[in-house]
Amino acid sequence: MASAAGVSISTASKALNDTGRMGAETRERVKRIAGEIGYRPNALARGLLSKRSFTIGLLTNDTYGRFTLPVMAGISDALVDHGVSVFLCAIEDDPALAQIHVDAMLDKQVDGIIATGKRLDRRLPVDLSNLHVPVVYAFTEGTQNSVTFRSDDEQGARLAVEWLVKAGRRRIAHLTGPEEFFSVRERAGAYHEVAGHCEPVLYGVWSESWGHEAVEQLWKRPGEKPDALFCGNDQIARGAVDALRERGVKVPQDVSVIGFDNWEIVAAQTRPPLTTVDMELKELGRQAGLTVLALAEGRPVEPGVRKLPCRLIVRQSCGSKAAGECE
Amino acid sequence: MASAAGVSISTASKALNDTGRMGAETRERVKRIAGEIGYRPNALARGLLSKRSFTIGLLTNDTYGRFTLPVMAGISDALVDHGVSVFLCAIEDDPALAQIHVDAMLDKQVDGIIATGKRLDRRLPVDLSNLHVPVVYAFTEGTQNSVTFRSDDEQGARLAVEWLVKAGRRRIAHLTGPEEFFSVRERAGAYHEVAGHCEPVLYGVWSESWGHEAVEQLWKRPGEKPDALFCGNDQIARGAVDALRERGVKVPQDVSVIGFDNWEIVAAQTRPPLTTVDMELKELGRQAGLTVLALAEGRPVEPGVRKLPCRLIVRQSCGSKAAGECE
DNA sequence: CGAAGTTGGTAAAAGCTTTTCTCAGGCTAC
DNA sequence: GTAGCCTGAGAAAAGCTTTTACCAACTTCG
Repeated sequence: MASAAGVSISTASKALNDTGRMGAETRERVKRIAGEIGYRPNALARGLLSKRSFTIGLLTNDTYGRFTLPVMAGISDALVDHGVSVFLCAIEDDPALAQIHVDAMLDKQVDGIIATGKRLDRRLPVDLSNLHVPVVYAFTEGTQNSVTFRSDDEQGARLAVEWLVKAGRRRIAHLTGPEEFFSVRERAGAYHEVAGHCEPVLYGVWSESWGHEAVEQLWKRPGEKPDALFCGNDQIARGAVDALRERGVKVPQDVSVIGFDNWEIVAAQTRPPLTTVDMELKELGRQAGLTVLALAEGRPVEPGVRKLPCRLIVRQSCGSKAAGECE
Repeated sequence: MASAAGVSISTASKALNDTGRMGAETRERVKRIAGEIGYRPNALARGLLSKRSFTIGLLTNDTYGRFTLPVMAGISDALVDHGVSVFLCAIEDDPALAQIHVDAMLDKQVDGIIATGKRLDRRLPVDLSNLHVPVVYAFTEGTQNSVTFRSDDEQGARLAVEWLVKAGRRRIAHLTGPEEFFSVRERAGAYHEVAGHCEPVLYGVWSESWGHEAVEQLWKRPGEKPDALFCGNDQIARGAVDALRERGVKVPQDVSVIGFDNWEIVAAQTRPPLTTVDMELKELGRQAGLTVLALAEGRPVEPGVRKLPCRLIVRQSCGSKAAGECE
C-alpha cells in the first residue's frame, strides 16, 4: 500500500486526487513516492464506491467484424482518454449466448452498453430496453426512446450518384443487394432521385458473383449500355469491374464504377481501385462512445436517430474530375 | 439486497453459494427469493475479495482484425462458460497507447492478458514480461519462459504441397510474401522439402497485384510453365488466379492453385473458390484462453511454444481428388 | 492571554461479498 | 439434571478506495 511508504492512509487518497486540505509539501511527497513504487489504485474498489466501473460493453452480432471493428476502434479511441475499457461480446444471433454476455456485463457493473450489428433494420436477439444502465445503438436498430447512430445511406448514395452525374455520366445503373434491406431501399431511393429512372435497379445478393452476373445481364440486353454503375457494396462493384474487364470494357474510360462500404481489402485491391462511399463507421463509434459516456455520467442526451454523413473516397474506378478521366 | 427479502445477510451468501451450514428449507427459500427478485451478486465486490475479476485483456496490433477476430472468437468461446469477459484493446503499434491500455487493464485487475498480433516474428510494442498477472502469447512472438501459441506453418505448407503432389502436379511454383517474414521462410522451407527445387520461389509482397505480377513473370519465362501454384496467402493466390484466367490458363484444369489463410472474403469469392490452408486461429484462441485461465487459477502450465496444426480447406481451385479434377 | 478561526492530518464509514467466528438453543448421554 | 455436542443462523472482518467528520495544534485578534 502506498500509504505505508508515505505516512498515513486516507491522506494518500486526498493527495493523489488533489482533494482535501493538506500541506503542499506533503501532497508532493505522497505523489512522488506513489510514482516511485508504481502505485495504482484498484479500480474494483474504486468502482464499488463510485458506482462507476469505467467499463462498457460492446455487443455485436457481426461475426466478420466488417462493421464492428471500425465502430470498436472509434469507441475505444473516444473513451481511452476517459479511462474506459471495452468488453467485446460477439453473439452470433444466438439469444441465449447474448443473454449470458449481457448478464456477465451487468454483473461486472458496466457503465453502459453499445449495441452494434451488421444491418440497420435488424435488432439484436436480446432485449436491452429495461436495463438499469444506458444503452446506445450503433448501426443496428434501436428501441423506442433510445439513442441510435446510423449512417446516412441516402446522403451517401446521393454523393455517389451526383459524382457520376458531374462526371458527365448519363446512363447510370444501380446494382445492389436484396431489396428487403432497408439500406438497399434507401440507397435506391436516392439513386432514383438523382439519376432519374433512366436505367433499372438490379437487386440481388451481396456477393461478387452477383456483381459479375448483373453486368452480364445488362450487357446482354439490346440497346445502349450503361456508362456508369453505382453498386450497393464493394463486393458487387468488384464483381462488376471484373466482368467488365473480361468483356473488354474499360474502367473508368468507358464505364465509371462506384462501390459502397470502403472495405479496403476489397475496394483497394480491385483493378482499378474502387471509388466508393465510406460510412465513417469509426466516427460513428466515436460518437456512440461519447454518448454512452454522457448517459453514464447522468448528462442528458436527446433520444432519437442520428444519421451521420458518409464520405466519398475517390480512387481510380471513376477517375477524378481533376484528372479529367471521367469526362 | 437479497438479504432484505429473505431474512438475514451473510446467510444469503452461504445459501446462494451452497456453503456453510443451514437448514435445507432456508437455503431453498433464499434461492427462490433471489431468483424472483433477479438478484445478481456484484462482481466488483466479489472480485475485490477473491482477487479474481473474471476478466481478461486481449491486446492486439492487428487493425484489420484478420487474425484477431478468429482468435478473439475462440477465446470468448472457451471462457464464456467460466464467466470470464474479455477487454479488447487495439493498439496500433503505438507504444504509448499500448501502455495506457495495459495500465487500464491492470487497474481493473484483469486475471490475465493474451497478446496477439499479425505476425509470428514480431513483438507487441510493450513489455509484458514482468507483470504480476499471467500473459499468454497467441500468434505473436512471446518472451523467454512464456507460453506462446502459434500455427504450424511448416506443417500447413507441407499439407498444401503434398496435396498438389498427390494430385499429380510436378512443377509446383511458390509465390509468397516478403522473405523477412519468418512464416514465409518456414513455408518456403516446407515447400522445398516436399517439392524439391524444381521451380523457383518468388518472394514479393502480400497483395493481389503481386500475385498477378508473379504469374506474368513465370509465364513470360521460356520453357515449361508450372502446373501448380502454392501461394503464401489468399490475396496472392487470388491475384494469381485472376492473372491465369486473363491468360486463358484454366484453373484447376491446367494449373492448380492453393492459397494460405482461408480468409473467406478472399478465398471464397475467388473464381474458382480457393483451396487454402486454414491456420485454425479460433482453436488457437480457445487454447490460449484456457491456458491463461489455468495460469490465473494457479494451475501449472509448461512454458514454451506450442505449434497448432493447420488444416487444408478444399475448394475448387485445386479440384478434389475424389472428383478427379486434379488429375 | 483567551476565544475564535485556520491548518494539516487521521479515524471512521460506506460500498458489496465472502469467510470465519461466535452464539443461542436444542439434543444426547452419563 | 447437567455437561458436552450439534445445528442453524447471525456478527464481524477483510478486501481497497473515497469521503466526511473530527481533532489537535497553531495562528490571529481583541
